[in-house]
Amino acid sequence: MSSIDTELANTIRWDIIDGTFAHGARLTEAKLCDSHNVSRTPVRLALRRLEQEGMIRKGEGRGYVVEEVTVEGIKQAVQVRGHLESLAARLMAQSKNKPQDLDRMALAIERIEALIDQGSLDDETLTKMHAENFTFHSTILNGCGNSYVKFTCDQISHLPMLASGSMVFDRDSIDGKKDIDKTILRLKIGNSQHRIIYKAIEQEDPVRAEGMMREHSNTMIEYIEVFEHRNTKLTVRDLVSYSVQGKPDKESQKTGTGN
Amino acid sequence: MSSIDTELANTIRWDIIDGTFAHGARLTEAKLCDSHNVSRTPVRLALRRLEQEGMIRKGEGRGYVVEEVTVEGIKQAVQVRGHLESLAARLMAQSKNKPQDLDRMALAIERIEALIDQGSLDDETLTKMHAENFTFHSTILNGCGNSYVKFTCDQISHLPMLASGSMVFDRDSIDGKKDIDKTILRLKIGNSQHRIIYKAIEQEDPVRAEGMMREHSNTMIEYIEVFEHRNTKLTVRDLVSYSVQGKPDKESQKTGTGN
DNA sequence: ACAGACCATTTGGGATCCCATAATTGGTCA
DNA sequence: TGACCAATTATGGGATCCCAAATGGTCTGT
Repeated sequence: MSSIDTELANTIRWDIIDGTFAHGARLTEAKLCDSHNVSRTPVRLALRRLEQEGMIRKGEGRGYVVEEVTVEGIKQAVQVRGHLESLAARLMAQSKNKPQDLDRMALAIERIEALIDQGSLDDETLTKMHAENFTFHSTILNGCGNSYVKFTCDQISHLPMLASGSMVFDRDSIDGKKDIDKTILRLKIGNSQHRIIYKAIEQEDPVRAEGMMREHSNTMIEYIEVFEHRNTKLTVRDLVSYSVQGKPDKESQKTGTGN
Repeated sequence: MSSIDTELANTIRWDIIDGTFAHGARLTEAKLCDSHNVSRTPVRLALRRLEQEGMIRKGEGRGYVVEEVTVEGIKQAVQVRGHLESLAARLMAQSKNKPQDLDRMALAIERIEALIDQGSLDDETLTKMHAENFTFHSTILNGCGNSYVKFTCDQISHLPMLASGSMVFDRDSIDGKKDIDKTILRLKIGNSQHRIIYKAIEQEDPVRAEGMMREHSNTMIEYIEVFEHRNTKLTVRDLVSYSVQGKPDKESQKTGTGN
């Protein structure tokens, strides 16, 4: 249990993301105090945090207004994150002394492969897969030698699907066992990209590492676009339901990769 | 005049940057209340802001400790920013409907050229040049179509030389009229890079736009390294004194480019 | 003399109060 | 009837108070 203001910020953030607070709605300190039964101090801290995250901004005159969170915005943020990850991959490929990091990445790749080969995509498997994906991506961010890359990524990781290692799945297909082959193929392709990134970094090929990571990031954007194509009224809320790692109440990225 | 907590955050931030608060120093709310004669509410808001900026972090038990701001860290942040700007350049090259933005960029380039051709690098000229440089770079960030690029850049712009359009000069050379030719040459090269970026964007050549912007960003890093080579004990404070736009107490980037 | 427990002081989180000011409403005058 | 001005209210910023938790030092018992 964190402090009240942190919890409050999380609550409000998700109220904004899932549409409880509509775009343009005005937030006043007093209302939030009343509805959450807390005093104004934590409310003010929470609002300040959300303002810095860009979820809300000072309105004209008084009060805050909630910013719009759109599918397009998520895609843009994923693009930014992917671009930063590609920088990390390039830098890591140029760096020396990374055997430990490489080992951890290789292990994550093998474990993901094993999980895919199980053939069943239940929640437990997805959770494990996400953990390994998280390990792979965080290792690169942490091991690239430029700590600002990770810092900057974390700065935007409050948005859905922006946390390190986030994955998007077609839950309809998984739950209904429909098109499961297509989903598994997608996962296999994703992990093969992991292999290429690993190899490029290991062989100190920065251009290939950067390019492959960029491609890998594009995968998520394209997958989101598949959803958009299938459902032209796709909401951010829908998108969240398709992602592994629901409400990230636990700040899992704090632990990092342990190095 | 902003609110007290904003001013306080600015003050503490610069105390950290210029070394008044040493790396690892503990900040307690009570001390800051006492030394700045304010109550704990604004202090807490200021500390929260600085924490999110990464300038300080929660210590082991109680209190905050100041993070180290090093020349190496600045270089890393400049690299991140440059990488994001190269994404912006690529995206803008791919986009349509940007004649206004292109006009503004062309105008900035010509004005910078005119300022360089004056041959004298007094403070007023540098300030004007910085303004044009700011226009050029912000126009790309704002006009690339991905608003998260600009947002993410702004997230790290509290560090010295990270604000949009920041420039680094060899003040020793300027004040003492020594090596002024070398400085002018450097400026001319920088502006020629501007021209190439402009041309690539105008001709919708994303690869060239991205590559040239990356090169343009590297220029600042290399320039910093020139200073490091000349003075092996170069401090962040020294670096700040070499940059145009001292303490950015005025949040000049708020105005943007007007679109 | 050393170890463990206990107490005091420090410190941070939260609640409440006060005040300045922006927004709104109502009234009056042209 | 419409516009302008004043009074009231809503709201946010800052100050102060209270409480819980943690830290450090001391005291006592073995």
